Amino acid sequence: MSLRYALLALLTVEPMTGYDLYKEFESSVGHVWHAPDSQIYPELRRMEKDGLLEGEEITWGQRGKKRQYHITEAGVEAFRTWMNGTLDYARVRDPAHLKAAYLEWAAPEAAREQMLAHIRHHTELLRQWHDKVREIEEGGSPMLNRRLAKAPVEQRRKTAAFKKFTYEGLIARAEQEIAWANRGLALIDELYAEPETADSGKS
Amino acid sequence: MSLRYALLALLTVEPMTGYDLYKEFESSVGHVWHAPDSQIYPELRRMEKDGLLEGEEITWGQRGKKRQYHITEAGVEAFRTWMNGTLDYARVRDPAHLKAAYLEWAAPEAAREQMLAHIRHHTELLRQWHDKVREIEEGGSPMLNRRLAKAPVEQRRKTAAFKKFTYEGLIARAEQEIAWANRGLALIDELYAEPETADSGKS
DNA sequence: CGGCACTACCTATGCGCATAGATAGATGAA
DNA sequence: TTCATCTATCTATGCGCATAGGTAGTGCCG
Repeated sequence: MSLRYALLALLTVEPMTGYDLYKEFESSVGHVWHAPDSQIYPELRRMEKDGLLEGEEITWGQRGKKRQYHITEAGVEAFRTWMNGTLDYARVRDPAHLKAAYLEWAAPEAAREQMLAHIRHHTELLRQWHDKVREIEEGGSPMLNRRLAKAPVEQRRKTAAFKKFTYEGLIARAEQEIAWANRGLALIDELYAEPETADSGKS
Repeated sequence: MSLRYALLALLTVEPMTGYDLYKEFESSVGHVWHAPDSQIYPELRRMEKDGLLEGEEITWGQRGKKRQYHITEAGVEAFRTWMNGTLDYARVRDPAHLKAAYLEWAAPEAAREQMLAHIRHHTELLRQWHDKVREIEEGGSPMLNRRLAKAPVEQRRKTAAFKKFTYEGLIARAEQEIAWANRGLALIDELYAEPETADSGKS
């Protein structure tokens, strides 16, 4: 049910079309929440029906049309309520750690490859998030700039600070995952090392 | 689709009933993968149909019956194949970080409460995982002991090591989340601090 | 012996999301 | 002017899972 609030968050800045929002989900917000267009368009219609948004037909070119949504007072209120409420945490369901727990079933090279894939995946995320933090620091994020421009002066520091805080958390997490996978590689090397001296210490 | 492999992992040790497996999902494996019984029972039937398991009616008391499943060769093969294959990582979808990114919309006390809830949640996980690691080190995990008893001698060190490695990763992750939330608390304090001296440094 | 917790299994509904399409107009480069 | 690419929206199917029930036998305590 977070999709709804991710959409509201974006629409607090300015009116947008479903396609605009979809594009944001492919880049900025997409770093914390992803959604395909096939989920976004119906949700926008539901949100309009629920009075959180209002849509408006915009002409586009000669014959083209698009539907631009702007947030209503009720929408702002719903978003604020969600922001002030508490989250319930989902039960753990983690394929990477599930596999790690039974890694003795994998061939040594396959086990190593799991760890390398884990590192590759999180290194790529890390790269994107670092870019994002740099963008925030340099003031080069269009969406954030529009948000800041619209916000009251005393709010701006907070807005930028919380964004940076968020990405720094994601970065720390990714770094942790990489460190873990590296420990995994070392462990695999150790466990599958050729025993040079044949003193299999039977305690 | 990981549920299937979590079930296979457990059934490599010994035959179990749906209820046995459900109990394991409430305790041991539940730390990396959770599933309700309403998902387990149908999946077991599908797995039997797919030839990965074979079920057997067991009498229980006077009139009682239960169905015990044991893994087939095909099941072992399927599990091994999964273990040797690669995982595809799901797109990021993280409610806690989504909220964190817009924390300026929350009241200061609510923002603080989010961070405290994050800390509480991960502290609780941490407690469970620490218990689990201690259990592994002390050899007090019945399921793991049966697994070790069944495994060839040269495998045992690996089995225990990968389990410990898994939990240590989860522990490091939880510690990271707690550290992040603590930085969040500090940030909130800083941003909402009463400006004692009114020198609002306008650069 | 009655009651209650536990074991054991099952069903139904609905949501969120992935995946894979389809349609149609706009825009710009070759 | 054609053709690819982008903008814009929509539909359909199916899986995984949450949630919330239901039934029936077992075992033990008081």
